[in-house]
Amino acid sequence: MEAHLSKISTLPASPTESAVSVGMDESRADKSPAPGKSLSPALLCKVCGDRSSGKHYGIYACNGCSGFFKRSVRRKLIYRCQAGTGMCPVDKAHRNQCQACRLKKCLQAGMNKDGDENIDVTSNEPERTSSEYQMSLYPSSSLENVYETSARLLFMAVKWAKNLPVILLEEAWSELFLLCAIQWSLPLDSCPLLSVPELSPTLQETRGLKDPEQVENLQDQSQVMLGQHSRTHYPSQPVR
Amino acid sequence: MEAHLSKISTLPASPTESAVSVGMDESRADKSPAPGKSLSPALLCKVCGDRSSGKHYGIYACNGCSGFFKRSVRRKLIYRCQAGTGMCPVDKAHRNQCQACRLKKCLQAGMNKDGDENIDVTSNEPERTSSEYQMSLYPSSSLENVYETSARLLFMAVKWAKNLPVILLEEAWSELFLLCAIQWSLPLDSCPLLSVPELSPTLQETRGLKDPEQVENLQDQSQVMLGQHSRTHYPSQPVR
DNA sequence: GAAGGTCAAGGCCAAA
DNA sequence: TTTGGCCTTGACCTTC
Repeated sequence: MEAHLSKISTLPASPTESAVSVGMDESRADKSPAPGKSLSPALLCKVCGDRSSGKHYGIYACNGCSGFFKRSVRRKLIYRCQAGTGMCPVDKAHRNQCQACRLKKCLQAGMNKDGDENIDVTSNEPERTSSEYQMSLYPSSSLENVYETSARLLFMAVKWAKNLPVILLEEAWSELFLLCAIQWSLPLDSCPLLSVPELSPTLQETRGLKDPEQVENLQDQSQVMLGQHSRTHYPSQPVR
Repeated sequence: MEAHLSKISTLPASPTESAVSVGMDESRADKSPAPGKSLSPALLCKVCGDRSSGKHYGIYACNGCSGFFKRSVRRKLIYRCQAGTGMCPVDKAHRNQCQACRLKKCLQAGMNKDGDENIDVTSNEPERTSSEYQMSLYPSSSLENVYETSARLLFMAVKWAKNLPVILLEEAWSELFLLCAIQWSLPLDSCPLLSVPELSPTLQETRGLKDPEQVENLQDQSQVMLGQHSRTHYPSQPVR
């Protein structure tokens, strides 16, 4: 649960200073996996045979397969076996050659999102199993989660924006941030939404804003919402 | 190994992932809108408000804050608040966003290595501490806090934006920020959520929106939550 | 009962 | 972009 914009926000400067370890006494016996022993089967990745760093998602797996499974599940990826056979070799040397077969083998080896140990997946079609590792992205729906969802939505919006072939609205930055400020102050008062339309004339003048009509529509919507909100919460007050 | 810490960024990771994942066990059916009633203060973590598993290092604390304090003390870590304000919110949802502020709050809440109960650490800002640190991002406590929070958010946004290699998109920035407005206004009122689905067609048409399906899921979820919220808070009203 | 210890889950990011 | 190594976190376990 770390809600983060972090990735987006990587600050160029000074990554060096957030934390300093004082006193170099680290007596930490490095966690190198007891090299003394030859690796028992338990220490081998059940998927590709590479060295396992321990249990992951229910089975002994290497960092690679663990990470691969994690990403696949989280992003609900569905791969396709280019060879068409679904029988590509999945070992340390070849595990990256076919994602479909790698994921298939992960599932067949018993990997599952919940980390349960004895999941029987033997009868499943590889693709059908997707439901199995489907993570519960949006679990319960208590009001509490509204915050989470909000954060998630914001993050997605930002991420989405970042990936767009974009052009800077040079002249709109100030308005933009004013808008931000207004938005963030919303919890205080419902009023601020009103100001979106007020800001808009300036914004719309800016070159590059291709579809003012669209913006207007959005503004209309916000007006409607605002109206609803006002009527609901401030029934006694005149038009705000 | 501590070098890793140096990379922690001010803006914590994605709200989508980090905050959502850690410690978000959804098994708590009890923690709804009225947290004050279900758990007595003694069972709440004095640092982040999460459920406390008992006393740790002198105060009631959750496993997370206990472990965090333990590690910090043992390894003598010194963190730095990337936001520079030293006032990051430390609650269950945000406690992993700023280690510096988390540790600071641990100390101010009275945590100490020896587990003494009444350590006076208030010499700096006795009164502010309690109120200041009870402030969470959204819960509208006092006006003052909302302003502070807004200012902080704006500050963080500016900092973030300054480092974006990116730019605003020509055609969709307005939607993006309206979406932001909607999202951030959630805590006050459920109404705005309604507009997300309405916005979506526009947003989804935009090139570069990689995973409309995911957005739809979020919207669906939002609708569900909205419904619940409405029924809970406005039982007498017709469909909103 | 509250320390300390364990170890997957999940996050970050350099390197491929 | 994807991979995978390494890190922190926190639920659980063991020890004192």
